[in-house]
Amino acid sequence: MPDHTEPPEKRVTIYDVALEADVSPSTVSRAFSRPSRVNSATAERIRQVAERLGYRTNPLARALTTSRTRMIALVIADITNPVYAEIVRGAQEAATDGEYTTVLIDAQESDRLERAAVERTLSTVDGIVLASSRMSDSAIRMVAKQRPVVVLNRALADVPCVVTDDPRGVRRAAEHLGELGHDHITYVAGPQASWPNGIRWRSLLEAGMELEIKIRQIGPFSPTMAGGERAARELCTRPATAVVAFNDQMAIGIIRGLGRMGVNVPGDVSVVGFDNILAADIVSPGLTTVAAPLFAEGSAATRHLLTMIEGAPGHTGRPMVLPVRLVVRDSTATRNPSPGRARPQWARQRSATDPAPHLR
Amino acid sequence: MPDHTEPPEKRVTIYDVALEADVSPSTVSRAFSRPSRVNSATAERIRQVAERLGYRTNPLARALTTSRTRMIALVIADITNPVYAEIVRGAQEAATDGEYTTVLIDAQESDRLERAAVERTLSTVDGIVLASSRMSDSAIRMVAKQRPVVVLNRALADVPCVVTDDPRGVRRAAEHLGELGHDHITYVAGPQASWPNGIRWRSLLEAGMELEIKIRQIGPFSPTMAGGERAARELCTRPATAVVAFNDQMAIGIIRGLGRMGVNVPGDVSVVGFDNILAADIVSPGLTTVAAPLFAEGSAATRHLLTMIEGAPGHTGRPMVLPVRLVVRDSTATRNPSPGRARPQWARQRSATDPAPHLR
DNA sequence: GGCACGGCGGCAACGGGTTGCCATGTATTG
DNA sequence: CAATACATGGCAACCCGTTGCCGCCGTGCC
Repeated sequence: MPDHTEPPEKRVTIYDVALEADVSPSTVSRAFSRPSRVNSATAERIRQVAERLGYRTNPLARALTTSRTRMIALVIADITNPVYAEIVRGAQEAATDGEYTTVLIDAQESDRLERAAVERTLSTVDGIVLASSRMSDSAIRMVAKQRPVVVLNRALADVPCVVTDDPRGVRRAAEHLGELGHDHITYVAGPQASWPNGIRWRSLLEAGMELEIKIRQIGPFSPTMAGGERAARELCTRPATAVVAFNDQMAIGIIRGLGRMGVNVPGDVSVVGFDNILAADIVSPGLTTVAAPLFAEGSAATRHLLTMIEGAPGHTGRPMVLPVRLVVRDSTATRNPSPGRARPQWARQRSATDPAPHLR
Repeated sequence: MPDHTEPPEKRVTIYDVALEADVSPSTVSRAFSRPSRVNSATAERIRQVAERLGYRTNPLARALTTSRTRMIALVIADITNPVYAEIVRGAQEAATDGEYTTVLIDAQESDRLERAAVERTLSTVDGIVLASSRMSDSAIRMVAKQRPVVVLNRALADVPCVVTDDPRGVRRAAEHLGELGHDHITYVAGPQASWPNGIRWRSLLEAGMELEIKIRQIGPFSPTMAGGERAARELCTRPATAVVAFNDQMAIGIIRGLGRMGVNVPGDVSVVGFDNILAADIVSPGLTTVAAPLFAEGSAATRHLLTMIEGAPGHTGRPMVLPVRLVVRDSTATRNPSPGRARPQWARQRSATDPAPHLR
């Protein structure tokens, strides 16, 4: 009976296999990397010996000569934000299909951290998907010079991009609010380094122009529930009947913040978010929001990256645009008729019960 | 004026730097990896030349000889589950402090996928944190034989573990429900491959014994909102006044599922979850839940892993136990006095309006 | 029988650092 | 001043595969 309990022996290499199978190391190498280049009987024998010895090809050594690791990096802005979960899933599926491994990097909403992480990972991966990068355009271009890069949720000349049709989503949201009688919309801004933030704001301005709705902006706030609650406090000093928030987390924070101050959503204020995260369905009232095909974003970006890695030129023309849709729930309603024109009813109510909310 | 626009030149290596700085490649290597081993003036000169040439040490080549990549893998069961976000953050902080890079792997609740991913990544990283692994004990031990491993949320002999004090959390939850007058608790089980699921169930049984509360179990269900909603349907066929769910997502699903069927939480049924995810505070009623120090879990596990990588023996004795606390919100309330003993009021109500809910 | 050709396997040179060991030169010490 | 110790730097082997090129051999064709 053979002894299978080998001591902490060294890693098995092609040389060990070669010795045992009585061929040269190069043949062993080829048996795995170019099976057609070696006699099938020999290859089979080598494979069996390798199996018996427990040989595993060392990806690092392989990468050293081929400069291909079959790993790609997926950089996301904030793992705390549930939006990215589906994007990650999509990317992972595409990567797995192409027999690539995805390494996920959380930039924690920090330009600096993102650069550092990308820097470190750059030489270890064959390509990078930057999902909602907070880096500067020039920093991204620098990276793109060294490795294939696909940018998600951001348009950038000379670099392949995948974006969602935010202008259309914004337009739909504005139309929806307009139909409900709102003639003012306040945009609650997210991070300035976020590309979608700019696009959403500009698209809203444009839609407002066409639909004859007045648009204004407050912020920026952090794109989290806490940020939304802060925004709610500021909203009290500059009341509004309709609010479009940069994302769902902020929108939820706004709903809660307003609620805590006695302002009713959607009775007094209608709120629209972006992303359609799970919590949008949990919060009450349910959040009206612009939904994006997250999974498809991740997989489209990744598939494109893989073709670039395999040598395709990288489609740097127009960005690939994915459709969105407006999901109407209960956080939007017809405008509450209020006596004052620009100063809705609840604003006075609030200031009566809580004279200085912004000082809290 | 020097031409800074270099063509797609090859990667700069220590050999290039050596040539330019007029030293041997080994000196260049040492200037970076063992600065004390080389004259500080020389080292400085080398560093400057390297800077000028844009030299970056190639981590793959380095890893080939040192067999250290300064990367660790963090495997999480399901990136969709917000619990892991904080764990990831904690792990990342600890890793960054130790100058390690974290590569995140999402196992998608699948034993098979997890094994495959670990297999692929194993030789590329210096160590692994398995957070809520779905692999078998023996599979984990196999991995631990090849690389330093720390297991999170699971106790396993001979492998260093970090767990939370679930028994105490369960106990506190049971006491809480007991004080509210509940004498029956139904445990809604999560994945059987989940270690905490087993521990929570057994701890609940034990607490029930001591506190004279009857305990029973339904499930397993998928640890998601959808799973919770399915559980809610089953709860209707076997009514209960107090429910402890495997995690918050299921608990929220249960609340919503019951609500949809006209059952009031906490009026008719009290619900307790685990994890204290953000949504637990968003849902209404707010979810009473057992909170764990997620960030600390991630960082403790990672710090321990790093010491093992640096050569420490790996503390395989008792697992490290982190404290938990019960967060009481509005999903638990005094038991609704009902006529039937084991069959609360609403059960009859429901069965009148919807005779066969389990057939939907 | 002579020759061209294709299949197969080996040799050796990489890829980019790391490191044990030795040689040299300088500083320290008796 | 000789002897020893130490600080530096170079040589060369090594990590583990990959791959261009060459040679051997068997086959088929003229």
